[in-house]
Amino acid sequence: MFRGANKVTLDSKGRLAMPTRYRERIVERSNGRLIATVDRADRCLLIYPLPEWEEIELKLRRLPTLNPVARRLQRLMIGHATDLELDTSGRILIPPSLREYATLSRTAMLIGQGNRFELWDEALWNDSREQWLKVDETAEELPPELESLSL
Amino acid sequence: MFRGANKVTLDSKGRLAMPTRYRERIVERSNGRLIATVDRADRCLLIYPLPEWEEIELKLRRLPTLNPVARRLQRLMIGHATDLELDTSGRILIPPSLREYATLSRTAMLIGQGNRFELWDEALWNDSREQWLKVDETAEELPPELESLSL
DNA sequence: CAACTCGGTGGGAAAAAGTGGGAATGCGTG
DNA sequence: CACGCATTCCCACTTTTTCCCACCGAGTTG
Repeated sequence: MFRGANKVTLDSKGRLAMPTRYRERIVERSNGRLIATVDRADRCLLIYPLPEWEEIELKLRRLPTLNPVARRLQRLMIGHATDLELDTSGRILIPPSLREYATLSRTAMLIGQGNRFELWDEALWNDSREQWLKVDETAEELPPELESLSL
Repeated sequence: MFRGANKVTLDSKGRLAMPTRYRERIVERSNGRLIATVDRADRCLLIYPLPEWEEIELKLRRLPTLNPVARRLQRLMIGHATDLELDTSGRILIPPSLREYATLSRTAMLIGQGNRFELWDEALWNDSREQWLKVDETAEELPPELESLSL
């Protein structure tokens, strides 16, 4: 599975070099085929190996079409899903529309999150992280799943 | 299990020599493979043998993705989790991003904490320890789990 | 007391990864 | 049909990372 934070750069053509330690896994899992889409809560992109995405898309499709929240989720996620492929030097090309959505400039952060990656503009990632650290300090109400968590 | 506080040094490349008394145990437990990630409350790093980490990662992954508190925890912990390996002279390489997070300079403290280590900048460790001693003097309210604790 | 061993430290060379750009190909358009 | 724009493919350069070896100092032993 994918973990860890990687500083990456988008070149002038919008290409992004996938860190090599992930490449082999991506190739064997999905033959280098990935799907990028938008995150519903934050201005970042989600990047899935194709088979992972197909499961997610199925789950999304099964949601009740008449529920407005579900509908919105479908439109955002399925509506922005874009096929990407690793080129011969292990890079993927992020299309302009997605680049804009996530306000990606030259330096970005690629964050491993288990079955997917998140791609953030570097500055936004740093700011958001500081926020999360502050919020968690104030020890707000924890959901029951977390109360008993021992790390 | 890991115990004790060790003064360690990071060289100019960010390498850290694991104290020898832990090496054998790390090698037999995880073949020298470790995971470092950030602590969400303090500016220090957590270092787990790989199998220990995998349990934790599983727990984290099972949390509901749509819950913001859970999401933050996943992003911080899985998002920063980095594979480390003992090299031939028993050192691990702490990547720059984690070094920055924990404001690690040349001298650091490696603290055994049972199933993991904590890695602190030496100055920050000393200051924090003084703080904890002061706070505990004021004998604040104890949570119920601690009331019955006998040491 | 010298020599050896072991843990820790530093640095250099080889290998690999990241980066940029140019040529070729394909597509849409005038 | 020809032209221009955009995309893709490929090559080459630069930087980073990794691997390996040598040195230093302290503690131990013959």
